[in-house]
Amino acid sequence: MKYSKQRELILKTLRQLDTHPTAEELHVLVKRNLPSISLGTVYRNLGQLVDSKLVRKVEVAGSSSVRYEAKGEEHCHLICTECGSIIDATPQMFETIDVKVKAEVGFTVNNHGIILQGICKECQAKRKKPS
Amino acid sequence: MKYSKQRELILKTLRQLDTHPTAEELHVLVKRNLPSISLGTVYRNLGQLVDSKLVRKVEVAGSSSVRYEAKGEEHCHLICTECGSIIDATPQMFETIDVKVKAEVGFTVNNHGIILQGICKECQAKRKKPS
DNA sequence: ATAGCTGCAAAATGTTTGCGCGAAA
DNA sequence: TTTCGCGCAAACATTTTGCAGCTAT
Repeated sequence: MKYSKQRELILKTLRQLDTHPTAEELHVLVKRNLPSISLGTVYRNLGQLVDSKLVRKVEVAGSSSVRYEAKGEEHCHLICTECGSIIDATPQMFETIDVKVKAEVGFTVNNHGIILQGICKECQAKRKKPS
Repeated sequence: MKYSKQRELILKTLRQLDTHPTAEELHVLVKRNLPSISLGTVYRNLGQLVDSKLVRKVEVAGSSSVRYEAKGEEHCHLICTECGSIIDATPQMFETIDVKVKAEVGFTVNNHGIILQGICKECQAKRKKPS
């Protein structure tokens, strides 16, 4: 990946935020420092930054657009049904879920994003003894 | 809400499914019994059915379109990162989360959809002693 | 009779993409 | 100097909406 002023600024701006902006909100913020930057460039760079794990998508149910964050480790979010505020969850909150999920349906949880992702029983069997 | 053949059929079709179809997928299924029904009508009726709690939205991260379900109680979903299959979670898996979330950030969880929804500390304070 | 629902098509929204130019390697 | 990223605008996908006519009450 080739360096670009735009990508550096997008990442720097997102890293300074404690909020979870949409691409459009971030575009407005970034334009303060680089007025010529286009929304398409913000989308393209966010995509690359997500691919390289420097940025995470925060997919909020009920919000039509995707939100992004660059701070800290992967974590779940608590969304207030009154004011819409987004609070970061801690890993401790989920400690026992993985164990229960595994015990009940044999599903191994890898990831506590907005949804629980992992590998289902069938796919695990396929992995251990491949065709 | 006034009766309509279209809405009845949409709900009946969705209730027969163990999958979590998008509006477009459901439109295809419903058209088998009522070829003239339009996609707009499917969207409009799904909206009403969600409002009246007969149908729930299943917002799957990574899928661009919203999915719907009509069976059982509200529940979370486990999404396999290998094959994309959607498995229904049980309430027991989440028993301790509510307690931990409450203890750590004073947030009361109401709902274990795809994301955790509830009321944040500030809104609870506002509720108890209104302006 | 009339409120509310329909099908249709256009609009709205959020995101992606093709293009020709300019910047990084 | 070649490759890749840019800005721009058009395309795209999903969902919503305005309208004129039909249906349930």
